[in-house]
Amino acid sequence: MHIGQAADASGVSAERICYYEQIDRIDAAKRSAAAYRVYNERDLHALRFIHRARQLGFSISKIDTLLALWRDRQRSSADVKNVAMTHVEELRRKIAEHQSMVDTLENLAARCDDGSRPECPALAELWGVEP
Amino acid sequence: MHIGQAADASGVSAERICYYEQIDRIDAAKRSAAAYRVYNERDLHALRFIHRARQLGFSISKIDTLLALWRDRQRSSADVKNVAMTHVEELRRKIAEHQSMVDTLENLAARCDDGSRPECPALAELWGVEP
DNA sequence: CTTGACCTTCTCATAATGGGAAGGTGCGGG
DNA sequence: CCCGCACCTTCCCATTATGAGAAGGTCAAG
Repeated sequence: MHIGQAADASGVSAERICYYEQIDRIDAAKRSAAAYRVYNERDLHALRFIHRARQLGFSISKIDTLLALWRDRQRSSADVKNVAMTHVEELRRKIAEHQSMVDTLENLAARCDDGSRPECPALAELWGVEP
Repeated sequence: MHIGQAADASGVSAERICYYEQIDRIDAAKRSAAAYRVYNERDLHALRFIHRARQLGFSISKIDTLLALWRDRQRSSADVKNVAMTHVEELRRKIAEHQSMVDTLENLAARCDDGSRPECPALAELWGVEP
Protein backbone atom coordinates (compact mmCIF):
# COMPACT_ATOMS: atom_id res chain seq x y z
CA MET A 1 0.00 0.00 0.00
CA HIS A 2 1.46 3.32 -1.10
CA ILE A 3 1.22 6.64 0.66
CA GLY A 4 -1.87 7.88 -1.19
CA GLN A 5 -3.91 4.86 -0.21
CA ALA A 6 -2.61 5.06 3.34
CA ALA A 7 -3.63 8.71 3.40
CA ASP A 8 -7.14 7.92 2.18
CA ALA A 9 -7.52 5.03 4.59
CA SER A 10 -6.26 6.89 7.64
CA GLY A 11 -7.54 10.40 7.10
CA VAL A 12 -4.00 11.78 7.36
CA SER A 13 -2.88 13.57 4.20
CA ALA A 14 0.16 12.28 2.34
CA GLU A 15 2.08 15.46 3.08
CA ARG A 16 1.38 15.11 6.78
CA ILE A 17 2.50 11.49 6.74
CA CYS A 18 5.81 12.57 5.23
CA TYR A 19 6.04 15.34 7.80
CA TYR A 20 5.40 12.98 10.71
CA GLU A 21 8.03 10.64 9.38
CA GLN A 22 10.46 13.50 8.93
CA ILE A 23 10.12 14.67 12.52
CA ASP A 24 10.37 11.09 13.78
CA ARG A 25 6.85 10.98 15.05
CA ILE A 26 6.26 7.72 13.21
CA ASP A 27 8.69 5.03 12.10
CA ALA A 28 10.13 5.51 8.64
CA ALA A 29 8.07 3.44 6.23
CA LYS A 30 9.60 0.58 4.35
CA ARG A 31 10.43 1.37 0.74
CA SER A 32 9.65 -0.38 -2.52
CA ALA A 33 12.31 -0.94 -5.17
CA ALA A 34 11.45 2.47 -6.60
CA ALA A 35 11.80 4.05 -3.14
CA TYR A 36 8.04 4.41 -2.73
CA ARG A 37 6.87 4.29 0.86
CA VAL A 38 4.97 1.10 1.61
CA TYR A 39 2.44 0.80 4.43
CA ASN A 40 0.88 -2.18 6.13
CA GLU A 41 -2.10 -2.57 8.47
CA ARG A 42 -0.02 -1.86 11.55
CA ASP A 43 1.18 1.41 10.05
CA LEU A 44 -2.40 2.27 9.24
CA HIS A 45 -3.34 1.77 12.89
CA ALA A 46 -0.69 4.25 13.94
CA LEU A 47 -1.89 6.76 11.38
CA ARG A 48 -5.49 6.36 12.41
CA PHE A 49 -4.50 6.81 16.02
CA ILE A 50 -2.70 10.03 15.15
CA HIS A 51 -5.67 11.22 13.13
CA ARG A 52 -8.05 10.57 15.98
CA ALA A 53 -5.79 12.21 18.53
CA ARG A 54 -5.44 15.30 16.32
CA GLN A 55 -9.22 15.47 16.11
CA LEU A 56 -9.26 15.49 19.88
CA GLY A 57 -6.91 18.45 19.89
CA PHE A 58 -3.73 16.73 21.06
CA SER A 59 -0.57 18.44 19.89
CA ILE A 60 1.93 16.40 17.92
CA SER A 61 4.27 16.25 20.90
CA LYS A 62 1.50 14.97 23.16
CA ILE A 63 0.70 12.37 20.58
CA ASP A 64 4.32 11.36 20.83
CA THR A 65 3.81 10.79 24.54
CA LEU A 66 0.66 8.80 23.90
CA LEU A 67 2.39 6.64 21.31
CA ALA A 68 5.24 6.06 23.75
CA LEU A 69 2.76 4.98 26.41
CA TRP A 70 1.19 2.65 23.92
CA ARG A 71 4.53 1.09 23.02
CA ASP A 72 5.49 0.77 26.67
CA ARG A 73 4.15 -2.50 27.95
CA GLN A 74 4.60 -1.25 31.49
CA ARG A 75 2.32 1.69 30.86
CA SER A 76 -0.46 2.23 33.31
CA SER A 77 -3.94 3.46 32.62
CA ALA A 78 -3.28 6.21 35.13
CA ASP A 79 -0.47 7.59 32.97
CA VAL A 80 -2.72 7.72 29.97
CA LYS A 81 -5.49 9.27 31.97
CA ASN A 82 -3.10 11.90 33.26
CA VAL A 83 -2.10 12.94 29.78
CA ALA A 84 -5.71 13.08 28.72
CA MET A 85 -6.82 15.02 31.76
CA THR A 86 -4.01 17.54 31.48
CA HIS A 87 -5.14 18.06 27.93
CA VAL A 88 -8.74 18.45 29.04
CA GLU A 89 -7.66 21.17 31.44
CA GLU A 90 -5.91 23.02 28.66
CA LEU A 91 -9.01 22.76 26.53
CA ARG A 92 -11.14 24.05 29.38
CA ARG A 93 -8.80 26.97 29.86
CA LYS A 94 -9.07 27.89 26.21
CA ILE A 95 -12.83 27.57 26.35
CA ALA A 96 -12.95 29.93 29.31
CA GLU A 97 -10.71 32.44 27.56
CA HIS A 98 -12.79 32.38 24.43
CA GLN A 99 -16.00 32.62 26.39
CA SER A 100 -14.73 35.67 28.17
CA MET A 101 -13.86 37.27 24.83
CA VAL A 102 -17.35 36.51 23.59
CA ASP A 103 -18.89 38.07 26.68
CA THR A 104 -16.83 41.22 26.37
CA LEU A 105 -17.58 41.57 22.68
CA GLU A 106 -21.28 41.10 23.14
CA ASN A 107 -21.28 43.76 25.80
CA LEU A 108 -19.52 46.13 23.45
CA ALA A 109 -21.76 45.25 20.54
CA ALA A 110 -24.88 45.78 22.55
CA ARG A 111 -23.81 49.40 22.85
CA CYS A 112 -22.89 49.70 19.18
CA ASP A 113 -25.66 51.30 17.19
CA ASP A 114 -27.20 49.26 14.39
CA GLY A 115 -27.75 52.35 12.30
CA SER A 116 -25.36 54.09 9.99
CA ARG A 117 -24.21 57.02 12.06
CA PRO A 118 -20.45 57.07 12.35
CA GLU A 119 -20.15 57.09 16.12
CA CYS A 120 -19.60 53.69 17.67
CA PRO A 121 -19.16 53.65 21.42
CA ALA A 122 -17.83 50.11 21.26
CA LEU A 123 -15.06 50.96 18.85
CA ALA A 124 -14.29 54.11 20.78
CA GLU A 125 -13.89 52.06 23.89
CA LEU A 126 -11.61 49.61 22.18
CA TRP A 127 -9.65 52.59 21.01
CA GLY A 128 -9.25 53.72 24.58
CA VAL A 129 -11.37 56.87 24.27
CA GLU A 130 -14.40 56.92 26.45
CA PRO A 131 -17.47 58.05 24.49
CA MET B 1 9.32 58.30 23.53
CA HIS B 2 11.36 55.36 22.30
CA ILE B 3 10.12 51.89 21.51
CA GLY B 4 10.80 50.37 24.93
CA GLN B 5 8.67 52.95 26.69
CA ALA B 6 5.96 52.63 24.07
CA ALA B 7 6.02 48.88 24.61
CA ASP B 8 5.68 49.27 28.38
CA ALA B 9 2.94 51.84 28.04
CA SER B 10 0.91 49.90 25.48
CA GLY B 11 1.41 46.30 26.51
CA VAL B 12 2.72 45.42 23.06
CA SER B 13 6.30 44.13 23.13
CA ALA B 14 8.98 46.02 21.22
CA GLU B 15 9.51 43.09 18.88
CA ARG B 16 5.82 42.97 18.07
CA ILE B 17 5.76 46.71 17.41
CA CYS B 18 8.58 46.27 14.90
CA TYR B 19 6.73 43.35 13.39
CA TYR B 20 3.49 45.29 13.04
CA GLU B 21 5.39 48.11 11.39
CA GLN B 22 7.15 45.68 9.09
CA ILE B 23 3.92 44.15 7.83
CA ASP B 24 2.35 47.62 7.46
CA ARG B 25 -0.18 47.09 10.16
CA ILE B 26 0.81 50.39 11.76
CA ASP B 27 2.37 53.49 10.25
CA ALA B 28 6.15 53.54 10.29
CA ALA B 29 7.25 55.48 13.35
CA LYS B 30 9.15 58.73 12.97
CA ARG B 31 12.86 58.38 13.59
CA SER B 32 15.29 60.30 15.76
CA ALA B 33 18.66 61.48 14.43
CA ALA B 34 20.10 58.13 15.45
CA ALA B 35 17.29 56.31 13.63
CA TYR B 36 15.54 55.36 16.86
CA ARG B 37 11.80 54.97 16.51
CA VAL B 38 9.94 57.78 18.24
CA TYR B 39 6.34 57.45 19.44
CA ASN B 40 3.77 60.02 20.47
CA GLU B 41 0.44 59.75 22.27
CA ARG B 42 -1.45 59.09 19.07
CA ASP B 43 0.83 56.16 18.27
CA LEU B 44 0.28 54.86 21.77
CA HIS B 45 -3.46 54.90 21.20
CA ALA B 46 -3.04 52.74 18.11
CA LEU B 47 -0.82 50.32 20.00
CA ARG B 48 -3.22 50.10 22.90
CA PHE B 49 -6.04 49.45 20.49
CA ILE B 50 -4.11 46.64 18.89
CA HIS B 51 -3.25 45.21 22.29
CA ARG B 52 -6.86 45.24 23.36
CA ALA B 53 -8.06 43.72 20.12
CA ARG B 54 -5.48 40.94 20.40
CA GLN B 55 -6.74 40.23 23.91
CA LEU B 56 -10.18 39.86 22.40
CA GLY B 57 -8.84 37.28 19.99
CA PHE B 58 -8.91 39.33 16.79
CA SER B 59 -6.35 38.22 14.24
CA ILE B 60 -3.90 40.78 12.96
CA SER B 61 -5.70 40.97 9.65
CA LYS B 62 -9.03 41.62 11.34
CA ILE B 63 -7.37 44.32 13.37
CA ASP B 64 -6.36 45.83 10.07
CA THR B 65 -10.01 45.95 9.10
CA LEU B 66 -10.94 47.51 12.42
CA LEU B 67 -8.23 50.14 12.09
CA ALA B 68 -9.42 50.90 8.57
CA LEU B 69 -12.95 51.35 9.86
CA TRP B 70 -11.62 53.67 12.50
CA ARG B 71 -9.76 55.76 9.98
CA ASP B 72 -12.76 55.88 7.68
CA ARG B 73 -14.90 58.77 8.71
CA GLN B 74 -17.76 57.28 6.76
CA ARG B 75 -17.65 54.11 8.79
CA SER B 76 -20.89 52.95 10.29
CA SER B 77 -21.46 51.29 13.60
CA ALA B 78 -23.07 48.45 11.73
CA ASP B 79 -19.81 47.69 9.90
CA VAL B 80 -17.94 47.51 13.15
CA LYS B 81 -20.60 45.40 14.71
CA ASN B 82 -20.47 43.03 11.76
CA VAL B 83 -16.76 42.48 12.15
CA ALA B 84 -17.18 41.90 15.86
CA MET B 85 -20.10 39.54 15.44
CA THR B 86 -18.38 37.50 12.77
CA HIS B 87 -15.52 37.15 15.18
CA VAL B 88 -17.87 36.14 17.96
CA GLU B 89 -19.24 33.40 15.76
CA GLU B 90 -15.76 32.08 15.09
CA LEU B 91 -15.06 32.09 18.80
CA ARG B 92 -18.27 30.23 19.48
CA ARG B 93 -17.39 27.65 16.86
CA LYS B 94 -14.04 27.06 18.49
CA ILE B 95 -15.66 26.82 21.89
CA ALA B 96 -18.06 24.20 20.59
CA GLU B 97 -15.23 22.20 19.01
CA HIS B 98 -13.20 22.28 22.16
CA GLN B 99 -16.19 21.38 24.27
CA SER B 100 -16.87 18.38 22.11
CA MET B 101 -13.27 17.26 22.50
CA VAL B 102 -13.60 17.61 26.26
CA ASP B 103 -16.79 15.56 26.26
CA THR B 104 -15.24 12.78 24.21
CA LEU B 105 -12.12 12.69 26.35
CA GLU B 106 -14.05 12.58 29.57
CA ASN B 107 -16.09 9.70 28.25
CA LEU B 108 -12.93 7.85 27.36
CA ALA B 109 -11.27 8.68 30.66
CA ALA B 110 -14.24 7.51 32.65
CA ARG B 111 -13.58 4.08 31.22
CA CYS B 112 -9.83 4.26 31.83
CA ASP B 113 -8.86 2.50 35.01
CA ASP B 114 -7.19 4.54 37.72
CA GLY B 115 -5.06 1.61 38.78
CA SER B 116 -1.77 0.46 37.37
CA ARG B 117 -2.80 -2.45 35.21
CA PRO B 118 -1.59 -2.00 31.66
CA GLU B 119 -4.90 -2.32 29.86
CA CYS B 120 -6.59 0.95 29.07
CA PRO B 121 -9.83 0.72 27.18
CA ALA B 122 -9.70 4.41 26.38
CA LEU B 123 -6.31 4.21 24.74
CA ALA B 124 -7.31 1.06 22.97
CA GLU B 125 -10.30 2.83 21.54
CA LEU B 126 -8.20 5.73 20.39
CA TRP B 127 -5.95 3.17 18.80
CA GLY B 128 -8.85 1.83 16.86
CA VAL B 129 -9.06 -1.53 18.60
CA GLU B 130 -12.28 -2.12 20.43
CA PRO B 131 -11.62 -3.49 23.90
C1' DC C 1 5.44 4.02 -26.35
C1' DT C 2 2.63 7.51 -24.46
C1' DT C 3 -0.18 9.43 -21.12
C1' DG C 4 -1.79 10.41 -16.77
C1' DA C 5 -1.78 9.41 -12.13
C1' DC C 6 1.16 8.77 -8.64
C1' DC C 7 5.46 9.00 -6.12
C1' DT C 8 10.06 11.24 -4.59
C1' DT C 9 12.80 15.28 -2.35
C1' DC C 10 13.37 20.09 -1.64
C1' DT C 11 11.79 24.49 -0.94
C1' DC C 12 8.66 28.16 0.28
C1' DA C 13 4.57 29.99 2.61
C1' DT C 14 1.40 30.70 6.28
C1' DA C 15 0.45 33.51 11.64
C1' DA C 16 2.41 35.65 15.42
C1' DT C 17 5.89 35.76 18.19
C1' DG C 18 10.47 34.76 20.74
C1' DG C 19 15.21 35.04 20.66
C1' DG C 20 19.87 36.19 19.46
C1' DA C 21 23.94 38.28 17.04
C1' DA C 22 26.51 42.23 15.61
C1' DG C 23 26.80 46.74 15.82
C1' DG C 24 25.44 51.76 17.00
C1' DT C 25 23.63 55.20 20.68
C1' DG C 26 22.36 57.84 25.11
C1' DC C 27 23.31 58.99 29.43
C1' DG C 28 24.83 59.01 34.29
C1' DG C 29 28.94 58.44 37.15
C1' DG C 30 33.74 58.66 38.04
C1' DC D 1 35.88 63.47 29.05
C1' DC D 2 35.34 58.71 28.79
C1' DC D 3 33.35 54.16 30.50
C1' DG D 4 29.89 51.05 30.87
C1' DC D 5 25.31 49.68 30.79
C1' DA D 6 20.99 49.84 29.03
C1' DC D 7 18.83 50.55 25.01
C1' DC D 8 18.26 50.75 20.07
C1' DT D 9 19.00 49.10 15.08
C1' DT D 10 18.63 45.36 11.30
C1' DC D 11 18.82 40.68 9.99
C1' DC D 12 18.15 36.08 10.64
C1' DC D 13 16.51 31.70 12.60
C1' DA D 14 13.05 28.86 15.30
C1' DT D 15 8.58 27.67 16.50
C1' DT D 16 3.63 24.62 15.04
C1' DA D 17 1.23 22.07 11.70
C1' DT D 18 0.13 22.19 7.36
C1' DG D 19 -0.52 23.43 2.23
C1' DA D 20 1.46 23.89 -2.05
C1' DG D 21 4.57 23.72 -5.79
C1' DA D 22 8.60 22.46 -8.79
C1' DA D 23 11.50 19.12 -10.94
C1' DG D 24 12.05 14.71 -11.67
C1' DG D 25 11.22 9.40 -11.45
C1' DT D 26 7.68 5.41 -11.84
C1' DC D 27 3.70 2.59 -12.77
C1' DA D 28 -0.07 0.84 -15.35
C1' DA D 29 -3.35 1.02 -18.94
C1' DG D 30 -4.28 1.83 -23.66
